[in-house]
Amino acid sequence: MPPDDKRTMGLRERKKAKTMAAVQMHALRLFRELGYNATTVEQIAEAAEISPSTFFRYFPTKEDVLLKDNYDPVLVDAFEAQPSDLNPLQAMRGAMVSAIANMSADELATMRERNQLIMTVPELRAAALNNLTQTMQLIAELAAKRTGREPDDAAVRTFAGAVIGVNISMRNIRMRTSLNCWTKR
Amino acid sequence: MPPDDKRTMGLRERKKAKTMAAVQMHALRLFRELGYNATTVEQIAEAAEISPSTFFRYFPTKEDVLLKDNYDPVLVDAFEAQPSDLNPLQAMRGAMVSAIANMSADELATMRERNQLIMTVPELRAAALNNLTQTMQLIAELAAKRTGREPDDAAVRTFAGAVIGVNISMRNIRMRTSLNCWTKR
DNA sequence: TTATAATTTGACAGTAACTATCAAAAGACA
DNA sequence: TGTCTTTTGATAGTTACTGTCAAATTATAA
Repeated sequence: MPPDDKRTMGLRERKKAKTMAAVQMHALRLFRELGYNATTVEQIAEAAEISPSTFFRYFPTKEDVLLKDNYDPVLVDAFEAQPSDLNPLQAMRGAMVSAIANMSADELATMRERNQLIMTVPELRAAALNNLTQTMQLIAELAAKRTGREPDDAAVRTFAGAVIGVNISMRNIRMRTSLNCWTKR
Repeated sequence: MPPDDKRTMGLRERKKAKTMAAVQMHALRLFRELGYNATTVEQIAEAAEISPSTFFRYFPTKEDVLLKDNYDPVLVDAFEAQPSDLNPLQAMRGAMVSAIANMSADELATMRERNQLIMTVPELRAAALNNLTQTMQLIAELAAKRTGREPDDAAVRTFAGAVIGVNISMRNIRMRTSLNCWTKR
């Protein structure tokens, strides 16, 4: 499933993908310039030349315009590509290292900016943490498959929780490194 | 510092504490009866016989009416009461076990109901997770004190993150046990 | 190419969570 | 009692978000 195969992807879907990307781009720019709270959905819609109603058709909430990403499948692939004699913790470590190593400098920079914005704006941070519970479930399933246990197994879920928690604590370190706050409301 | 010493606590503060408790009680009842989203702040205010503006004076957001609790100081006390030859993980385990053992059946039941409501309503879950980052910082400070390291130490923060993550995963298990959803909107 | 069906869009009208302000009411204290 | 401070309620916003429906756009078949 290639992300944007222009042959198989009718004009409709291509246009949709394009406006979606445009909206996200303008949103990120406006958030940077005005602050997250001070930027209204109306402004984003106007910048991207769509109507506010269309904005909410693409993104159920204002937060989602920043939060929608595709890191989970990348992590899954990297995890399953790890040698099968590694235990879940070793495999998770290897997966994260290789996933980061495979990103371009540009992607890393964008990720950093996005993460900083997310961790400094309370609403965004809350929504992002909420999303992490899905990732936790995903990690539980990966660990379950690798160990032959059930995803509901207490040890499996504890492992997934610990991984997520450590992940959060790492993001927090980055947050505290730079103190400028983006909310200017 | 006794919670409600009627001698030292002038009429003003006593009244404030009473209306605050009343608002929380009515809110929880209405959430149970109507669902979280279907209950408006106006309804809660009317039930508690205050004006909507007063509601927001007590609770900055609708979520806070459910989320405000005092578990952190309890955990701190229990942690610091653990024998000093235990390592942070052992001490944390002992602290949590003793904190739960010291709760009455009523308190436990209320906590369960509250937790279930929180984990099944997305907005509440997001806000609750957000609050957990403060608890994470707290745990980092406790672990730092016990080990003689700094709270910013990578190992200390990783420990705190893992504790929080496992905590989240435990709540999720409870959530999945009962499937009825409180949002009836 | 043209007609028709399916999808996407924009305009409009609403709801509800918040915010700011300011005068009135209630508690504190002399 | 009288005055000073704190708390409250009323009022009027702003903004995120929802629902509906007709117009515009794209896909499909004749």
